[in-house]
Amino acid sequence: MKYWLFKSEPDTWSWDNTVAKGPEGEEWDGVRNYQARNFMREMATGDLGFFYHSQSDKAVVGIVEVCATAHPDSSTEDDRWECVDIRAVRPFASPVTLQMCKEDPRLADMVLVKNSRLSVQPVTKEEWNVVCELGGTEP
DNA sequence: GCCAACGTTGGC
DNA sequence: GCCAACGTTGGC
Repeated sequence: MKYWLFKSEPDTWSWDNTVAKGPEGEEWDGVRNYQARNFMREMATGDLGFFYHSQSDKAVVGIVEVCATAHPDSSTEDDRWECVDIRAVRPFASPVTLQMCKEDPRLADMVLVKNSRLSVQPVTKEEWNVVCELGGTEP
Protein backbone atom coordinates (compact mmCIF):
# COMPACT_ATOMS: atom_id res chain seq x y z
CA MET A 1 0.00 0.00 0.00
CA LYS A 2 1.48 3.28 -1.14
CA TYR A 3 0.50 6.90 -0.78
CA TRP A 4 0.32 9.57 -3.48
CA LEU A 5 -0.74 13.12 -4.20
CA PHE A 6 -2.79 14.21 -7.21
CA LYS A 7 -2.76 17.85 -8.17
CA SER A 8 -5.42 19.64 -10.15
CA GLU A 9 -6.50 23.14 -10.95
CA PRO A 10 -9.97 23.38 -9.42
CA ASP A 11 -11.19 25.40 -12.42
CA THR A 12 -10.36 22.43 -14.66
CA TRP A 13 -11.16 19.44 -12.47
CA SER A 14 -12.06 19.81 -8.81
CA TRP A 15 -12.60 17.63 -5.78
CA ASP A 16 -16.35 18.17 -6.19
CA ASN A 17 -16.13 16.84 -9.75
CA THR A 18 -14.45 13.71 -8.41
CA VAL A 19 -17.05 13.27 -5.66
CA ALA A 20 -19.81 13.64 -8.24
CA LYS A 21 -18.32 10.78 -10.26
CA GLY A 22 -19.11 8.38 -7.43
CA PRO A 23 -17.66 4.94 -6.74
CA GLU A 24 -16.82 4.03 -10.32
CA GLY A 25 -14.26 6.83 -10.36
CA GLU A 26 -12.70 8.86 -13.13
CA GLU A 27 -9.65 8.66 -15.36
CA TRP A 28 -6.85 10.87 -14.12
CA ASP A 29 -6.11 11.82 -17.70
CA GLY A 30 -4.20 14.66 -19.28
CA VAL A 31 -0.86 14.02 -17.56
CA ARG A 32 1.95 14.78 -20.05
CA ASN A 33 4.95 14.40 -17.85
CA TYR A 34 7.12 11.28 -17.71
CA GLN A 35 7.85 11.43 -14.00
CA ALA A 36 4.18 11.73 -13.18
CA ARG A 37 3.30 8.93 -15.60
CA ASN A 38 5.94 6.65 -14.11
CA PHE A 39 4.48 7.16 -10.64
CA MET A 40 1.04 6.23 -11.97
CA ARG A 41 2.48 3.02 -13.41
CA GLU A 42 3.64 2.11 -9.90
CA MET A 43 0.18 2.52 -8.41
CA ALA A 44 -1.91 -0.42 -7.26
CA THR A 45 -5.65 -0.69 -6.76
CA GLY A 46 -6.45 0.43 -3.22
CA ASP A 47 -3.53 2.86 -2.95
CA LEU A 48 -4.60 6.14 -1.37
CA GLY A 49 -3.83 9.66 -2.48
CA PHE A 50 -4.33 13.24 -1.46
CA PHE A 51 -6.32 15.49 -3.77
CA TYR A 52 -4.64 18.88 -4.02
CA HIS A 53 -6.11 22.06 -5.48
CA SER A 54 -3.46 24.28 -7.04
CA GLN A 55 -3.74 27.99 -7.83
CA SER A 56 -6.66 29.63 -5.96
CA ASP A 57 -6.89 27.07 -3.14
CA LYS A 58 -3.35 25.72 -2.82
CA ALA A 59 -4.60 23.11 -0.35
CA VAL A 60 -5.11 19.39 0.11
CA VAL A 61 -8.88 18.97 0.27
CA GLY A 62 -9.54 15.24 0.42
CA ILE A 63 -8.52 11.62 0.05
CA VAL A 64 -8.92 9.52 -3.07
CA GLU A 65 -8.38 5.84 -3.83
CA VAL A 66 -6.85 4.29 -6.93
CA CYS A 67 -9.60 2.10 -8.43
CA ALA A 68 -7.91 1.08 -11.70
CA THR A 69 -4.23 0.61 -12.46
CA ALA A 70 -2.44 2.40 -15.32
CA HIS A 71 -4.01 2.09 -18.76
CA PRO A 72 -3.80 4.14 -21.98
CA ASP A 73 -4.97 7.73 -21.58
CA SER A 74 -8.19 8.00 -23.58
CA SER A 75 -7.74 11.75 -24.03
CA THR A 76 -4.89 11.27 -26.52
CA GLU A 77 -3.88 9.07 -29.45
CA ASP A 78 -0.31 9.22 -28.23
CA ASP A 79 0.39 5.83 -26.66
CA ARG A 80 3.17 7.18 -24.49
CA TRP A 81 0.63 8.49 -22.01
CA GLU A 82 -1.17 6.40 -19.43
CA CYS A 83 -3.36 7.12 -16.47
CA VAL A 84 -5.04 5.48 -13.49
CA ASP A 85 -8.62 5.85 -12.31
CA ILE A 86 -9.36 7.43 -8.94
CA ARG A 87 -12.46 7.89 -6.79
CA ALA A 88 -13.19 10.10 -3.82
CA VAL A 89 -12.93 8.48 -0.38
CA ARG A 90 -13.58 11.33 2.06
CA PRO A 91 -13.02 15.06 2.36
CA PHE A 92 -10.78 16.66 4.96
CA ALA A 93 -12.55 18.21 7.93
CA SER A 94 -10.45 21.28 7.13
CA PRO A 95 -8.21 21.74 4.06
CA VAL A 96 -4.46 21.60 4.61
CA THR A 97 -2.91 24.58 2.85
CA LEU A 98 0.45 24.67 1.15
CA GLN A 99 1.51 27.24 3.72
CA MET A 100 0.68 24.83 6.56
CA CYS A 101 2.81 22.18 4.87
CA LYS A 102 5.69 24.60 4.48
CA GLU A 103 5.46 25.64 8.12
CA ASP A 104 5.46 22.11 9.55
CA PRO A 105 9.05 20.86 9.94
CA ARG A 106 7.86 17.25 9.58
CA LEU A 107 6.86 18.04 5.98
CA ALA A 108 10.06 19.82 4.98
CA ASP A 109 11.00 17.06 2.52
CA MET A 110 7.54 16.62 1.02
CA VAL A 111 7.61 16.76 -2.78
CA LEU A 112 4.78 19.28 -2.73
CA VAL A 113 7.00 21.63 -0.73
CA LYS A 114 10.17 20.99 -2.72
CA ASN A 115 8.91 20.60 -6.29
CA SER A 116 5.54 22.25 -6.60
CA ARG A 117 5.27 21.62 -10.33
CA LEU A 118 5.08 17.83 -10.33
CA SER A 119 1.42 16.91 -10.79
CA VAL A 120 1.52 13.34 -9.48
CA GLN A 121 3.77 12.72 -6.50
CA PRO A 122 4.66 10.01 -3.98
CA VAL A 123 3.92 10.71 -0.31
CA THR A 124 5.62 8.86 2.53
CA LYS A 125 3.62 7.15 5.26
CA GLU A 126 4.96 9.66 7.77
CA GLU A 127 3.91 12.62 5.60
CA TRP A 128 0.54 10.98 5.07
CA ASN A 129 -0.10 10.75 8.78
CA VAL A 130 0.97 14.34 9.42
CA VAL A 131 -1.20 15.81 6.67
CA CYS A 132 -4.20 13.75 7.82
CA GLU A 133 -3.65 15.00 11.35
CA LEU A 134 -3.52 18.63 10.13
CA GLY A 135 -6.69 18.02 8.13
CA GLY A 136 -8.58 16.52 11.04
CA THR A 137 -9.04 13.21 9.25
CA GLU A 138 -8.25 9.60 10.06
CA PRO A 139 -5.20 8.39 8.08
C1' DG B 1 -0.25 39.61 -14.03
C1' DC B 2 4.47 38.46 -13.29
C1' DC B 3 8.19 35.58 -13.06
C1' DA B 4 11.02 31.59 -11.57
C1' DA B 5 11.51 26.80 -12.18
C1' DC B 6 11.30 23.14 -14.88
C1' DG B 7 10.48 19.97 -18.85
C1' DT B 8 10.51 19.33 -23.73
C1' DT B 9 11.87 20.16 -28.38
C1' DG B 10 14.77 20.59 -32.18
C1' DG B 11 18.92 22.27 -34.58
C1' DC B 12 23.57 21.39 -34.86
C1' DG C 1 24.55 14.10 -27.34
C1' DC C 2 24.51 18.92 -26.17
C1' DC C 3 22.29 23.05 -25.37
C1' DA C 4 19.53 27.08 -26.56
C1' DA C 5 14.88 28.28 -27.22
C1' DC C 6 10.48 27.77 -26.01
C1' DG C 7 6.17 26.53 -23.51
C1' DT C 8 3.85 25.47 -19.25
C1' DT C 9 2.99 25.41 -14.45
C1' DG C 10 2.01 27.37 -10.24
C1' DG C 11 3.20 30.36 -6.31
C1' DC C 12 3.17 34.98 -5.13
